[in-house]
Amino acid sequence: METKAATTLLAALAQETRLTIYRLLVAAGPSGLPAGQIAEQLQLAAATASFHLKELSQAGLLAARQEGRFIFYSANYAQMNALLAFLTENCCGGTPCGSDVPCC
Amino acid sequence: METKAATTLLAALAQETRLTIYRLLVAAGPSGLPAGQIAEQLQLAAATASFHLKELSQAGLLAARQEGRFIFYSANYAQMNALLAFLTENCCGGTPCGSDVPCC
DNA sequence: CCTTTATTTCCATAATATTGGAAATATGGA
DNA sequence: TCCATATTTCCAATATTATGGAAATAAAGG
Repeated sequence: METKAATTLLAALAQETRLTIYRLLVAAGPSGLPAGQIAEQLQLAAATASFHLKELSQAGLLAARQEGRFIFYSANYAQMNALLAFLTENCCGGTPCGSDVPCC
Repeated sequence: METKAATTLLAALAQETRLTIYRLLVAAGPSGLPAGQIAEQLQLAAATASFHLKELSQAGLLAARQEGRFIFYSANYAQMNALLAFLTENCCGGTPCGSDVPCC
């Protein structure tokens, strides 16, 4: 991952509503939840929820699948894991962090 | 950590210049680097670097310490670790993720 | 106290993001 | 085909963020 891609992911999560949506879907597990239920649960206007779901999806943090008239959104765990790896990468220039100075 | 605090951290990192600064300081290790050297290394106007360093510090991601005429900034690893824990917390509603559906 | 160097604050400009109402689109069932 | 429901797109108002020049502050050493 490069810096640009990481900022896209971070920006997607750096917003209270979106972070709440994301965590709701992390907790919901792989099957996810339909857009309407997400909006309802978080008391959001449909347009607002849709806007944030798009942001998260475009960043690759969510997957969307159609099921009947519903669109289910679910968390993409792989993307988050890649982000976490990037954030702690190259800690202390590669020198293993001493146990007296715990780093990453 | 609550959602609000986490968005503050994420917002601080969700900007290319700031993420680059943060990673530079993660790589620099616990001793950190003086503000001027960070600005120079990243080719930033002093005011711009100062603005971003303040954002990161206010979020708690950086520590600042005066040393002579220099102000050394360094990464606060604990804050990042707390963020990582928060992001993966409560995955799949607490149900351990099956090895066939690897989550977090 | 004056000078040099390091950094920050002030400020205005420019760019980007968030919000939700209303209209458009899509899906499935009667 | 027509209707009800689910979701998205369009749009405009509002709010937030980033940038850097210039001036202010701070620290150390003559």
